[in-house]
Amino acid sequence: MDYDFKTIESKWQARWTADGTFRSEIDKDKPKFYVLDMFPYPSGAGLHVGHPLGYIASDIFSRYKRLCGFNVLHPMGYDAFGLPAEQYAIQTGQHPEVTTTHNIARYRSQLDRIGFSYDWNREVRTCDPAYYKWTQWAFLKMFDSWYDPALDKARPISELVAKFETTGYEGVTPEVWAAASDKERSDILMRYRIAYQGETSVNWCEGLGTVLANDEVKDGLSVRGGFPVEQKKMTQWQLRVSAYAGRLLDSLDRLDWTDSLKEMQRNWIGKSEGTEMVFNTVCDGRQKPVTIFTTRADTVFGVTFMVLAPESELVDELTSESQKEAVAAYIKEVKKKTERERIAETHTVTGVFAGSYGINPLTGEQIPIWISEYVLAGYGTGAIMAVPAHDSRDYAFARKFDLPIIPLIEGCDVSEQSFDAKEGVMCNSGFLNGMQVKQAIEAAKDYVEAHGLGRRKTNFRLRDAIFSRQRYWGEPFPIYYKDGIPCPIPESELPLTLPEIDSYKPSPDGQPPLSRAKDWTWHGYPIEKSTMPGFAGSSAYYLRYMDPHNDKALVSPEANAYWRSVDLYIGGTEHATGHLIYSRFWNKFLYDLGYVCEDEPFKKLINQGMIQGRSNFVYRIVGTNTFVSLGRKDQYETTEIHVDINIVRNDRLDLEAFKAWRPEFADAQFVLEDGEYICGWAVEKMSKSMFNVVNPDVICDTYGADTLRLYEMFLGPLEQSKPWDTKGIDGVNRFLKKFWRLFYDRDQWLVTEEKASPAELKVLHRLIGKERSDIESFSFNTTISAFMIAVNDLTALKCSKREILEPMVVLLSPFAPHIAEELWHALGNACSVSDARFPAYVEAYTVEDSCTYAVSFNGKTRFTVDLPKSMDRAEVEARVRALEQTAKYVADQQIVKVIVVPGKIVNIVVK
RNA sequence: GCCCGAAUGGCGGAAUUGGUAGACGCGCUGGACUCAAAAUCCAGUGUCCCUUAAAGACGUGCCGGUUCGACCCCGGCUUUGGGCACCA
Repeated sequence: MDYDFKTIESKWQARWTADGTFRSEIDKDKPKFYVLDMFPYPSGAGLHVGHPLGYIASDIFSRYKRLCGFNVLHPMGYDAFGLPAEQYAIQTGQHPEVTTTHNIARYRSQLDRIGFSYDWNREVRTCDPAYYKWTQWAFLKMFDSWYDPALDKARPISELVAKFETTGYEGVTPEVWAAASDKERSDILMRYRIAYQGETSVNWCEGLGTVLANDEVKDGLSVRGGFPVEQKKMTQWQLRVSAYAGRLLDSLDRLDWTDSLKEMQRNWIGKSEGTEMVFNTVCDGRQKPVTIFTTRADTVFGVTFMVLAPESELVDELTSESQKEAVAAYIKEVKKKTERERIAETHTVTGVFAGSYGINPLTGEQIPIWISEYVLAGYGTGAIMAVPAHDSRDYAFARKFDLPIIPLIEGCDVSEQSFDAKEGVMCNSGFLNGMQVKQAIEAAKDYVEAHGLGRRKTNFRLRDAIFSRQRYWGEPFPIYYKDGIPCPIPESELPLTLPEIDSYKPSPDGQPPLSRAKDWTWHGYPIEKSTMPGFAGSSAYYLRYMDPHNDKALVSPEANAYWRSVDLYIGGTEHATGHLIYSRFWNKFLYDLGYVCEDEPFKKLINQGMIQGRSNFVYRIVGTNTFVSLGRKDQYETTEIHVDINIVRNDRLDLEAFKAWRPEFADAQFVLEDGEYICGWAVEKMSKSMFNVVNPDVICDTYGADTLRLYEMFLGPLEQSKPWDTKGIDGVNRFLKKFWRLFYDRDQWLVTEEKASPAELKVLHRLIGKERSDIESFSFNTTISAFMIAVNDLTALKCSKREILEPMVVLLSPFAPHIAEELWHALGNACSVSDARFPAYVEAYTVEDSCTYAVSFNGKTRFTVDLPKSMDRAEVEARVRALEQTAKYVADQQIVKVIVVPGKIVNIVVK
């Protein structure tokens, strides 16, 4: 009987579904393990072979953990709200829900063919009202909470109101509070709510008709669609993520994530410790204190001017009559620029003198105040003290506008560029003279605080998340407006569902599409017209999987207490500064209020690399319909043309298929080499236009899902980006066939009950050792290599003994579950192979041998080594010869330790 | 500009982290089976010297260092991938 993957795979996929093999329920007798994939956005293009890379890895790990006796939670769902469906709806008028449902069905059928062990019973879709009820619920909780800095956590806003009423808080006395109108009270509370409405400078994308979050913009263009983005002041819903900056940074240390990803988050959060200092200013005789932020308090003696951000509220007050016109003109100029232009023109220096002066608090000197776009309104106080000698940006500005530059470090040369390094000995700096820079920074901070000139301050770059989107296909805000005051719709009335509208375009007067829903009100009050952004639905989905059908809570305390948090999360790095920050924030917020029991959502995170496409080219001789093979193309003048990779195999073009591919190639002529047409190739992004998209369905048809799974893992390290290249796929397919032939020869069942020989056992022992150590470190490619070696060895030994093969089947089952399941049942087992128990095999076979090897030199035995049974004598002897070499050198020294791992003597430690 | 990471045969990649470099797979070469092909199996395959083999020399981007011993550690470059980019 041959290995017939088609029959086998569909048979077992159907059985797993029918039997509910991968359903998971709370089982307090077993340890739990939660393995999660970043759920996909179901796009119209369907899955390509890059998508399942991470899914396969997580599936292998899930199945492995299950074999090890864990109760595994391994769910899947869809991040189904989003722009492409809405854009498609605008073009075609089709409701986004229709396209989304259709795409999900396509995704599901593609996923099903790969044989994942998902518990589909727990599927979630972010666009499902039963799901987004809980997104809206969390928003209401954030609306109804504030961040209490004293407790360093979120608390119900009622506690803040109580403070206002009794003791007063931050300038709001009980009298002020009592006298305040409803509107005034609402405005005061908005300054504290975790989810709040406020005016802010936003990334406005005209092309999409909506605002975007910082992580949705790259190089001044929208990530989706690539439209230009400009800065605009708007009132928007926001999440006070910045309140959590310190905690988001600190708990990063406790996470098992890659250092590079943690570093990305650290940079994004951008902690900087410095000083806030007050400078007095004079403008047309009026005095006004201005606070600036600096990390270099030690350089105050070198301040020769001050700079305000163009958007700063201080600009008006600090502009003198005489400079009014010039300043207005400059600001108009700055506003006109899009974000993209500003980025492109980075390092071209612009600015205008405000006509006012600041007073250096240490020297009493009068210094000019300028306005320039190199100072950002959103960071620090929007105003800086400029020290051109020791800051490159200030230096460039001083040079351009001819402002003085005072060096403060002995021997530094500032004639060509500023001296930014924090090293050297201070000079020209009063009481700081003679100190090292690091010492001076601290001394200056102390001085400033002691003399009441300012205080130490930590700033973060992390901004609050803008939470409004002027779009249709997202979660509606459960907010209505009463006399212009935003009020929450009661929790008991959630979900607030999306209304039907006649068109998905913004209204003619530029209002969000939801404004088209005329009679959409809450008891006659208007409802908020913007919707939530993409990251809203994905911020807590991992919690929902724990208890997906609960309509009383996002997750019940019991389910949450059992499943706790995600033990292993697999997904791409592209979410480093978006989803992975928002989710952590969201989780910490729920943790503060006691809704979840863990303060971090994802314990361990693995970033799978991207799979790039491998495009093929043919070369047409200019002006003809003749195509020349790669090796001969230099003899002609040719044009390079992308060719569909589906008609190319191992870079050999299928000539007939090529002629049939496009009508214009029907009568194509070829210049061949060795009778074949060799195509050129290049690694590019996988995309339709380059004809290099590989659909996993095609691989499943020709080789089977097990081969696809093995091959994707065999391609190289999981975390590395790599091009998809089917060249080696025959190798893993051959391996599966060989494995099959250990069990069957034509129609003959070969497996016997004979006792295994030591040589055969050794093959199995090695494989077990390898799989155990590799799988925990996600080194799946080397595990598969070990499998190939084992199968080759067993083939050579003609070994078809149950004692060896049955454990092999179990070991293979996480990687190639279909063939394993088939053979497992053929061996007479009734349960699913996923219910086999790995530890039983491990314990039985990793018993160590008591073989001792003595290494001697100068006629004396110096040390002995115990070797594991899986090691070959020949190997040992080769190693010992090397050791004896070493021993000559270490003869006079004391040997402390000999380190041995299975397979090899590793090292000798000498004193 | 700043911060991470990578560089190993014709190709994808191994090397248990300082101990036989190139596992495993692909490709290629030769052979077996076959009327033939496919499939399958066996052998070979880093470079140089050589008819061949043995033996040797050289070999992990480049230059230098530490060590009995370096793909691995240290110093200095080159190329390349990714992230951030006026964050005071």
